[in-house]
Amino acid sequence: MLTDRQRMILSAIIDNYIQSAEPVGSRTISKREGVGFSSATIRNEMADLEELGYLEQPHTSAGRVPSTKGYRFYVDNLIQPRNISEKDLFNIKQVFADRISKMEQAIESTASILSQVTNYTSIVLGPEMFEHRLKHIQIVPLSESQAVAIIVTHTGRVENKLLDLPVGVHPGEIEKLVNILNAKLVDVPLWQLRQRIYQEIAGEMRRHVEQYEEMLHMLENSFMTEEADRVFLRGATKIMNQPEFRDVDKVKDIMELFEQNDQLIRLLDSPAEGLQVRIGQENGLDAIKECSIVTTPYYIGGKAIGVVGILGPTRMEYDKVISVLDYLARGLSTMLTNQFDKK
Amino acid sequence: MLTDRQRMILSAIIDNYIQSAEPVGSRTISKREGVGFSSATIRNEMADLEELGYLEQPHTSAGRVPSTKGYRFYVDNLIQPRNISEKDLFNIKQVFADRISKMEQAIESTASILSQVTNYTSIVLGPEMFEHRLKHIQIVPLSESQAVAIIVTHTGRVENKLLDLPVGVHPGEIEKLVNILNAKLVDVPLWQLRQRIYQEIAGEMRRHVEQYEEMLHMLENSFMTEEADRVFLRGATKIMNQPEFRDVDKVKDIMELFEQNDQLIRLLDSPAEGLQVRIGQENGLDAIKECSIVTTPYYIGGKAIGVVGILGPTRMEYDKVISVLDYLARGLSTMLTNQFDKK
DNA sequence: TGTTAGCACTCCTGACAAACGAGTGCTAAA
DNA sequence: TTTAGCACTCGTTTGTCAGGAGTGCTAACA
Repeated sequence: MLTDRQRMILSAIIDNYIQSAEPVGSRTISKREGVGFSSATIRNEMADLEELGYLEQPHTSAGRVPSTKGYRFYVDNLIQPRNISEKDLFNIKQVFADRISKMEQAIESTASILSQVTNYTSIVLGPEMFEHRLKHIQIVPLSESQAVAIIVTHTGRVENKLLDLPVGVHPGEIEKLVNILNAKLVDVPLWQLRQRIYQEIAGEMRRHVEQYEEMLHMLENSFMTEEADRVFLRGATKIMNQPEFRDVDKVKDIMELFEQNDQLIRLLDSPAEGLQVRIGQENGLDAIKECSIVTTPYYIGGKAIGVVGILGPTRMEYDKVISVLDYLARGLSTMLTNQFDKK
Repeated sequence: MLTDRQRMILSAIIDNYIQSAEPVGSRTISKREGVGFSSATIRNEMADLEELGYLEQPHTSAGRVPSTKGYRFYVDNLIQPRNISEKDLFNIKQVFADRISKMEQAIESTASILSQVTNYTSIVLGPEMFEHRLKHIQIVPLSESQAVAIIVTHTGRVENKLLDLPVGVHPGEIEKLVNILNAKLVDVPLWQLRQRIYQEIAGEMRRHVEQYEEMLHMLENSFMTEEADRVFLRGATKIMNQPEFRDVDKVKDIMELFEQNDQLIRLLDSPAEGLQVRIGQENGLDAIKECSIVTTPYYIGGKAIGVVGILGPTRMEYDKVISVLDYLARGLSTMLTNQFDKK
């Protein structure tokens, strides 16, 4: 659909704009190395590209700026993967070199290095709690009527939840309950817990534990975990380095978005597979209509369990971000698989 | 030192400036209700107040703006406590009406309501982990070489830490250790744990537990907890509503400060007692040299365990903030004392 | 037929001046 | 001691103008 020359020019314009943040004129492109055409020729092509919707003109006598469609085409067809710089590579490898034993720590470090290397905001989504497998459960009474349920997963994650104890329950009963649970439910993924309890444990409990109905009810609660702390956000202020975000109102909208974990989860947790780039309004959120988001899932043993992502201006260094993101997601996947995949 | 009239005028100027964010002229004050003097008189007084250092003039033909010294005097001498509005009072009471059983939740809610009611950023410092008393300790092995130590406190807080197990330790030994600890150390404040272990437990351990030296060493680690998650920050973006923070560079510095929990802790964790106001440069941090911080401690059973604070522009509604902060800190103290004070 | 030089045109930007007005300090009179 | 009056200051707004970056179009060239 686009001629080779148009692709070349579009690519040059976007490269230039990403670098300068200023509308790009025909002369600038004409003078670029490897472009053997006069500014007039470029001008004609630019007019065509604008007509086709790949470029926009802020005003008559300004240069051109890529449109969403332009970026889309650039990302889908024109980008070539960029090698990660020695320095960045070194820093990234550093993260994976440390022996990290808790999954959360690994994810957190990933988020940090990602933001540090790209100079954009990183958002990383940890695995849904439900995917973890039970390692140990414990119920610690705090008072007559309350207790904390503690769930340790095979990933080293510790989740806790406050419970209301059934009236008049005896501590011994709780202990019995916990013993049964630990004996029967180790290595069961959390999402199966409820089901397994009713199928396999209920019978046994009825025999051994008083007030087992109430206890069961209480337990269900403790398996409902917060989604909120799955999100790791790093470098939130980085967007303020961008010249197109010198406006406090824009920044405010974005920072307010960052305060809402549920929104961030929605933003990353897309059904699609593989590396994804969402440009400008494609995100659907008004606050980030001038931002792009690049995401890619990471895996344990072939199963996608979370998402790493970068949020930056639409005028983002897509080639670098994509390379780094891809590399990091692979590294993280390998590491987590080695550490946590069921043997 | 200042005449009554000067105090009145200073107060009027600051009130006005807080409300309008614009330099205040003599005419404006002269026209205020209850001020029976002409603008010329006010002008003379203003010149005096400027000479004394309470006011500043952005430029010759502008009105006056309070200096740090001016605010200081205002806060220390001129403010009268303002009644909290019905609506705010209702909202605040709502928070304490909910039965909140985890201390952290209570503190978090306090931070939220504080920011919501004042429209400034709230920063709340939870109790040092060391102040909590041990309710239960548990060590859950994750693998041959690693385990998670879990500490539950009487406040319902659950802290966990990854441990490296001594080589070749037997699970039974760990169990023995945990049993001894739970038998001996319940209700001991965390800061005493180390000491008590060496004094009281070491002997018993030597008798019953193999590799007790290594185990002890490992344990010490688990009593070192993160300070970072003591801080609750709410309404970070509120500062961007202020006209004097329409500048992205200022905002960026502040938001970057907000990302550093250790700095926030340092900011709140002052040795002084009671309600404190630090104005502008008094905070010592460049990022918030145009901000003020109002803090006050809260208590359990008469002992200060944390700090609630508000960060806003120097041009802050001190009277309202002070009233609300005081009220909330009292409420929180009462609530926590009822809930968690050792009987 | 594709390319390019040339040129008129558009429109943003920055500089400068003028008008405006908010506020001041000072003086003199009440 | 207070205040009316007034000249003065200085930041802000408005308007004008020149400069320049960039465009689209046309005509000539290879």
